[in-house]
Amino acid sequence: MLVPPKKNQYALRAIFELAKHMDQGPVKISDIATAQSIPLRFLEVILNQLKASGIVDSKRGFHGGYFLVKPPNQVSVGDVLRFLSRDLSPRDCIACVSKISCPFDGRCAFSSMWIRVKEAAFSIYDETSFQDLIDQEQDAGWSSEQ
Amino acid sequence: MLVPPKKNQYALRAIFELAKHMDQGPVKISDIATAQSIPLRFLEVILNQLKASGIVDSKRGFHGGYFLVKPPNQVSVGDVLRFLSRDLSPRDCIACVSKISCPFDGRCAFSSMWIRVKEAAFSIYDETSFQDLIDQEQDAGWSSEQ
DNA sequence: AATATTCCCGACTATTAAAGTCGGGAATAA
DNA sequence: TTATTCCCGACTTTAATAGTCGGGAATATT
Repeated sequence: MLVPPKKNQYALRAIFELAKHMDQGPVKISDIATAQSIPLRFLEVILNQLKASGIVDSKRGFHGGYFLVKPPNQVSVGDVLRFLSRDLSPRDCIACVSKISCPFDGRCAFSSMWIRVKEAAFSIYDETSFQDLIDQEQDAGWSSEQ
Repeated sequence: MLVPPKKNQYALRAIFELAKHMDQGPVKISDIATAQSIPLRFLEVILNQLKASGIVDSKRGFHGGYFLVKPPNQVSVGDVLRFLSRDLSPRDCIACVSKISCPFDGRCAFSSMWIRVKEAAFSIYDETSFQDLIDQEQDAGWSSEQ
């Protein structure tokens, strides 16, 4: 219930991978897919969608690939997740049951609680930049000394 | 992505309804279903399942129905949600991608963030008792003066 | 120009979880 | 004995997620 859909996780991991290769030229989808164990064709779809967020951009052709638009310390997990929850999922709603058919028209005892949870979560997401994630990985010694 | 499944919402609303009728004898499923706009047959399943949590109990027959075992100030939203996320959903995992096939075996840069989010959410859930919800509803003047 | 490479686009399928239903049986009280 | 109410297990439906595919368009190399 608190676990983001795989698509979101893939998106985050892909961007994480791009962050690790900042300023090293575009990274190929296939490389990202391999490094992060993401189904290739699915990742194509995801990354392509992410371009609309302005977080990543791409270049086609020979030395083509994806790259981060801004440096990793200026991109947060919140930026990504917020973008991905736009349009998407009619079930998603700010507070109560469902935007479309809340039987209580928002006057429901739970709504303030749902809102507070959402805010708490996004406050963490917003405070977590991809640079932070890179640093953490290195501090933990997982960076698989390339 | 942060919105609990309908089943969980139904469960919470049903218990909320029971809380409002504490010490007034068992409440019939059909009454709860009406009051809270929950599909009757579905609610049967949900409440019956909740008995295993020890939060509610039931009585059959003429003046049968469901009732809360403990007073509303001793039951929290966290109690309910924690119970409902047991067994359930193989996708659910504490931290990373999926308990079954995390490609990073838990050594993933995101895991600590997921954990913190989960903790933040449950800290709110745990602090919210059904008595609190009743009070809030009354303070807000939604209690539809019976 | 020709070619290899890489992203791009749209539609399509598959899988799974969630949501909801149903018939009939068992307890309980009037 | 009857009305009522929960109980049980299996079933169906719906919708979201996940993933695939063929072929086209840009780009750089030779």
